[in-house]
Amino acid sequence: MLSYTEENYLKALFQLTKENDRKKEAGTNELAAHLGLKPATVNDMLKKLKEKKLINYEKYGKITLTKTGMKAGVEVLRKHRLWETFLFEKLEFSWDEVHQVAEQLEHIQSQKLIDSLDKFLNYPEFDPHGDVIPNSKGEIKYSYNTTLSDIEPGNICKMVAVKDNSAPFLQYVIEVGLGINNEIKVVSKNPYDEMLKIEVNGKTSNVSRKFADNIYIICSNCMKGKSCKLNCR
Amino acid sequence: MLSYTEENYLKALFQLTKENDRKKEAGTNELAAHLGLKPATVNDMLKKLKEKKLINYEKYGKITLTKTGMKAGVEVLRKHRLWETFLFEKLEFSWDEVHQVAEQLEHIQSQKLIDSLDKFLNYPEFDPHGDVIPNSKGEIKYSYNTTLSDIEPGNICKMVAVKDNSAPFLQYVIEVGLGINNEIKVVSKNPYDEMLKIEVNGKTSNVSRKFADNIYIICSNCMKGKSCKLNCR
DNA sequence: TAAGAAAGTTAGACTAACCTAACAAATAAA
DNA sequence: TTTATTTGTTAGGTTAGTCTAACTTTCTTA
Repeated sequence: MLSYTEENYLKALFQLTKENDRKKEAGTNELAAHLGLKPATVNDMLKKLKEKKLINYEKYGKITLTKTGMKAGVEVLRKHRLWETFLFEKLEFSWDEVHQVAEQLEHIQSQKLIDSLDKFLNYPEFDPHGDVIPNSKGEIKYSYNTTLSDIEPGNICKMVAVKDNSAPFLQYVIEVGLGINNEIKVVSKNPYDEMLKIEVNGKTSNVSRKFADNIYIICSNCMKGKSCKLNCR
Repeated sequence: MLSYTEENYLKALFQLTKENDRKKEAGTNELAAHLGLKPATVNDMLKKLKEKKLINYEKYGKITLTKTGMKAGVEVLRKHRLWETFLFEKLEFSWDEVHQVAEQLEHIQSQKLIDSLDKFLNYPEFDPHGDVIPNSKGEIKYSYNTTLSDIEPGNICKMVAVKDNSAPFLQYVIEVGLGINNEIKVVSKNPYDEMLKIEVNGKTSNVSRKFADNIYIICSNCMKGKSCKLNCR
């Protein structure tokens, strides 16, 4: 049985090394930053997780998940996203409120609970942020690779998910008038600081590079089911 | 903010000192037994809870909850019973499965969550075990005082709740054919060991004193809305 | 009312997760 | 290729919550 804390490490590692366009291994500092902990703390836990055969790791080396570790990590992610969907759809939580509570709910231990919840929600494929919910086998059907930053001015795309789930970011997204499945027209890009002028439902906004990096999109080709150079998903 | 552990202590104290027919104060050993911990462990925590002004307690004295402590304790109980109701009604959990999972869910921190859940369940008054769910102000409308042991042979009564929520006990209850709101006829009582012969839906069973002590009932007078000598609720 | 039993307390130890400060290795830049 | 920067590790310390073993107080009962 994994502790609450161990589960968090495995989920974080899964997100850092497996999801979407991420690279395939992680480092101590990176993981510490993701978890909001100090590298020294993380280092201790890495030894423990290695001992338990949940990660592959050598001193001064990079971290990857073992098969067991990956299974555990993806399961926590599945729970997280199912709970987010529950909160959003059944309990009238807003987009930016679900994450914080799901962080707690994802650690409830009961296979029956998560199976029943999945059924109750009618086996949803996406959570309220557009992220793919792993199925009961831990499989993830889609992955996102392209962000708003990758789109050249003059083109249209569609937002499919957000990379950052923090409340401040999500509130910013709402302010711009954006939501899942909304079309975005990239009007222009400032060559100096990469600010983008975008248009959403007739509303024009200027957004930063950092903002654009956190919006997953599919390009106009993908929207029409045509072949895609950007490898959106 | 209270820790998971502190919440458990306060809930236990509430149940031991406030609920139903319980006495008005608790002891260290009693509390330790209820929580499945050693008295020494509980003793440490008592000092901490006193420091935080959640309990009234002097060395070698009895324990009672302060107003703040009681509020916190009853809130945990409310969450527990709302989650039990959710699991039972929406996720098809059985009577004897809900408790273990609700023990975990009761510690999720989110006022909005519990308010929304209450609304989603349409403000239920009773949990699947017949126990009263405290309302959002922490008020408990009913309390149970009479158990099956209090009924004299020849009389009829109605089960309203169970005192013990453990799975083994509940499975035993099911075996006897009992459930909330079922009528029970006490056929006879063995004067030697106080075994009761009871009849439920035409089925006759012999049950122990210990069993009977854990079934809350209302007497035939209460069933008819007449005045009641036993002070059933 | 005095002894034994029950209830409660203290001291000392352990574990899981965290930290800071100092150090070591690996990588990037000059 | 040497130095500076970044990344990672180690040592030592803290806190919360648990334990066992030994002790003290209070209660019960003969």
